[in-house]
Amino acid sequence: MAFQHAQTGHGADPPPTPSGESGVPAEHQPAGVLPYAPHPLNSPRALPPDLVGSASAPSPSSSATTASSPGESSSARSVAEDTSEVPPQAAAAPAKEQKKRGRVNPEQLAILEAIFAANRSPNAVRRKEISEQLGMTERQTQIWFQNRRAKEKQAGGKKPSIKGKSVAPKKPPSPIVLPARLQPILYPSQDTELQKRIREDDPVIVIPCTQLSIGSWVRVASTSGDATQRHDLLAYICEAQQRLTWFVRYREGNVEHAVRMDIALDTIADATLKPSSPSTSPTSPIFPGLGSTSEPTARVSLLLTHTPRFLMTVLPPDGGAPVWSPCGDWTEGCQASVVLRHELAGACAPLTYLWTRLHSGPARAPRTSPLITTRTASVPQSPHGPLLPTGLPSSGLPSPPTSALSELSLEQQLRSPVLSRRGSAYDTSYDPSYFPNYTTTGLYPTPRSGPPSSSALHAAPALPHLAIPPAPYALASALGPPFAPAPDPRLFTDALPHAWRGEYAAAFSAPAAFGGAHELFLPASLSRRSFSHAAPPRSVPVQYLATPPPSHSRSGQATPGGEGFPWAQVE
Amino acid sequence: MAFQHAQTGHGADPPPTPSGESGVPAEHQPAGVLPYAPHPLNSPRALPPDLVGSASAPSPSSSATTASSPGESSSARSVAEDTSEVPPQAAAAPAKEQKKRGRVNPEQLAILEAIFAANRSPNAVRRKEISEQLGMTERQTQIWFQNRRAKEKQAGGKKPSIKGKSVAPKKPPSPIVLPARLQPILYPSQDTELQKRIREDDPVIVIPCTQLSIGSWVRVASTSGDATQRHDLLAYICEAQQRLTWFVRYREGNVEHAVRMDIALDTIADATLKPSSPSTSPTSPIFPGLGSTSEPTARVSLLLTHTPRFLMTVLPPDGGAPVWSPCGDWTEGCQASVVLRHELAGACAPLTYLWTRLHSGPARAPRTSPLITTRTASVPQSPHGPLLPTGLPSSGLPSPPTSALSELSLEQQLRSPVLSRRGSAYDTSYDPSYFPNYTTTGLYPTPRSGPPSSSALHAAPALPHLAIPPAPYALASALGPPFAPAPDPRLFTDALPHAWRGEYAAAFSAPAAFGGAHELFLPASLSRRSFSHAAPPRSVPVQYLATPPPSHSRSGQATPGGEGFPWAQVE
DNA sequence: TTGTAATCTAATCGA
DNA sequence: TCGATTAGATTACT
Repeated sequence: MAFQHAQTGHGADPPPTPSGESGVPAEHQPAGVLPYAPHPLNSPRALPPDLVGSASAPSPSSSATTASSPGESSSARSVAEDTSEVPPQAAAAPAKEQKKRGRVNPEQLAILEAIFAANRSPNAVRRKEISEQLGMTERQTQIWFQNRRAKEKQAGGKKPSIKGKSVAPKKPPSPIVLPARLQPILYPSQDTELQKRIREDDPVIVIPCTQLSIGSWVRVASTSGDATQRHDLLAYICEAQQRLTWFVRYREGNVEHAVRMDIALDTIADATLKPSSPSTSPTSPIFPGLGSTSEPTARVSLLLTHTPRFLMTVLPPDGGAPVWSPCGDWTEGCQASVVLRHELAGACAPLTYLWTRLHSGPARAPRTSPLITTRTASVPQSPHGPLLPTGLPSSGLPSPPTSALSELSLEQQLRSPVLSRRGSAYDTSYDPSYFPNYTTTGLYPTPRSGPPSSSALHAAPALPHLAIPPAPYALASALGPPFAPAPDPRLFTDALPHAWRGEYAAAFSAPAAFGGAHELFLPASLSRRSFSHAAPPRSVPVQYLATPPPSHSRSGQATPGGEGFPWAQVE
Repeated sequence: MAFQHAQTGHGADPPPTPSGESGVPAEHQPAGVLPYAPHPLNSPRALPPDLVGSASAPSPSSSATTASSPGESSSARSVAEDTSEVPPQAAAAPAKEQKKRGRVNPEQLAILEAIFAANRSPNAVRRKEISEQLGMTERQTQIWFQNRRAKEKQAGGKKPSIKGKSVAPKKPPSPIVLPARLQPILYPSQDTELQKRIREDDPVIVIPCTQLSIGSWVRVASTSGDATQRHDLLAYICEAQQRLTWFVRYREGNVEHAVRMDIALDTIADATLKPSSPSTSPTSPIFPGLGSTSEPTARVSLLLTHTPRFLMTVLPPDGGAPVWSPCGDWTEGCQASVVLRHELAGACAPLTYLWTRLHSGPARAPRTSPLITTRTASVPQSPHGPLLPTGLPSSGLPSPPTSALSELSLEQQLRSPVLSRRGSAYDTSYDPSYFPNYTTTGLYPTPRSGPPSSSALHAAPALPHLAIPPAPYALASALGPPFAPAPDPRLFTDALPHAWRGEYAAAFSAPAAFGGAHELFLPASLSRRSFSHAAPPRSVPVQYLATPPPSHSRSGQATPGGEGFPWAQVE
């Protein structure tokens, strides 16, 4: 494994003193990074300066035995989030224990969960990125994922049946335990505004986009800078529920409305990624405050096997916060119930993320977490859990194998019987067998009809808006987390130089955009090193692609087959 | 922290089925050995036959998820002492998982630790012996030592500190967690009788001996066969506390007494090994049931820099088990407080072990485990831990460097000022600076005076007793485990044929007995092979010595410089 | 009492 | 065999 050592056992312990005879070369220790650099996520309140001063008084330590304690900078500060307790002598005698077991704060937790949902075992390099992003030590990050995996597994064992036992009065329908927060990992990390808007209980990964098309229905994201206008078109993945969601927000007069449609991931038969020059896309994104360099854009085209599920927000009678409620197809002319081809346009990086995610499948086996969708208000649930019309065996319907994803051409898909079978016009009925955990709408007196139809819904706003950082960083960031092994990893890993094993981000045969060749996508981190000893691929024609090092000229943009994709070809 | 928690999951787990896809070649699995051969250490109770039958009835497993629930054999039985719960499906479907990660039980752990303390990297042959002795697979043993080395290395970085922190109110005084067990590795493996007698919390290596002399005080081991009489003179090494102990047991009327003296290893300035013909030794050992072939005997002569520490067992007021308590010099006329020359006689093999150990030093750096000595009853300790008279800087006293051991001649030692400096007559005061972790006696109202003086203590019993197997095996066994690198290993390894590297047992310049030449001692196992390609030593004059192959004629006994040592010269 | 950060250990995989 | 890493088990802390 080429990059193991990157972090390693005691990367863990706080910045190990250089004196430590650990095997880790000193230069691997990012000296100034961790110690006390107030990290945005980590230091809601670093250290009240006054405290620092006062606590430092006491002698470094009493008996000689303890003095040299390596515990030093130990894990201590981890999160240092609760104000109440501050490492007494934090700055004082740097010495000593302060084993102080930190807790990841909700912020960090949310992000970790989101990353976990996409990839249960990030490798060392990725972990390092995460650590830096979250201001945790690499060791902590490693531990967290370890424990998280353990937790999942343990929970997995008792997943089936509610562990028997009582009528399951406990455990409210949905995983409330998770903070109902947005999990943005591609860009601004804490957008509470967004959180409130999408109202998801599970972590989601937002795919910024500029335009969504279903048939002739087109929705363009607003780019007007002010907050009230933002987030009027979103795409996001909810790994916990294995779905992809289009989220649309609009106003009618003074009333805000939000609708969404959920696409079960396993109903996506095909996904293709096409580069599109910014000029062809409706408009080029505008970054307020950032150079207005046109962002490389792309489109993802999806072919579904089934109608999505439609939801809208409704205000509960008790005057609480709005909740999601199933509803009818809210696209113009209910096209989404007929046309199963969806097209999403946006910045290349996030869309690449999406595309890759759809091809690589969940990081592991399907999530074991309950696939409950959005909670539908506080309506009491049947004691036996979601009531399902058992008369509809889902087995009667073709569930496209994942492998078919990359094997069926668009034409084949179009010729497939799926369309005619399910695509009857205006079939707005929602088939629960495809969302087995959805609560049946029959339980609720919620509106099944479409939301207040409004011209606002179908009218394209002025300018698309894209809320992601500039290209190189975004790319690296987008590529980092989720990239999973290719459909048949060995096909590629065997062809990889040894030093690259385990490091490569994603490899697959790219059907269209890249000329059908096999491609290998590498995270930016890799592009900064070790390319020198790249060996020629053996059994498979592989093109080595990598993003150019950040903050450098875009000279590397020359790419084979891509039009404007910021990939740099190497070797 | 050598001996963390003893207890552990399941010694009970079914031995790994040979089907496991471990990398271990099939032939390495001692077929009949493990599967269900009830090993003394491993199978306190194998499997109640009835359970085997009943539990196997249900289908091997229902849903893969729940069936193998790890909760099962979970931590539970710790030492496997609670009979109540038995691994349910142990014998059921032999197929399948059985991934069941076993834990070495405390028994095994202790022995492994003891062996490790003496030799960090036993070779394949030795490992095999260990494996068989402990009922582990060779692979397991190998892994264990690997991991143990890794652990040591990692811990090595933070060796200096006691890890104990300041006030340390928690953590009861001594490592109670450890089963107070004897760890005999040279002979009968579970002598609970002995355990109870020596009452050590840490593993010790017993050096059977026949006679101990300090000045004119002489103690001869009893050889009377019955159990009540045995173990009246013992020598043992406690690696965890880096001490060598003389243990003496005697009766006065109907009351049993036990006393001991602890010699800190780093206060041993010199150690010489002299062969002694059985005739010169008091009496030849008698092995009931074994041929009465006279055992080759030897003597080890030690020169100390400091007075030992004296202890006796006392019965705690609460009527509990006897505990060790510091006391005054219990040798006749308190000679041990004056004479710093100790002579131990006994079988050649164990004494060779001792001698080698003293010369080679601990396997590595001084043990990291807490150097707490025997627990002193349940007397509450100061909340601040052992109270140390801090006024006595140990640095003020000469701590003989280990290297001096092989460099100072006996004459030099005798001429050294050490004797006069510390050896004042009747200086029974115990200097805590040499046993830094001893609890100060001042804390306890325990007797500082000698134990009830008795003529029994000074009267030599009839016959010496030696509890080790006959010669060839004993030798191989004694040489195998502990032999550590020579004071300067490279001096010898460089001179060794490659095939021997890492295999040789001990090498050093033997001052007296062998004519001052450099010697290389090889375990018997090596003598059976590979001598053919022995290359002439290069930089150092080396004599290759090895024990003769077991169960052969003693023809090889001709040794250079030795008188009757069963070494065979090779090459 | 639960949940979770951290530790420890047995085992695996590569080089 | 070392080094890294992981799953499992367990501890301990909050």
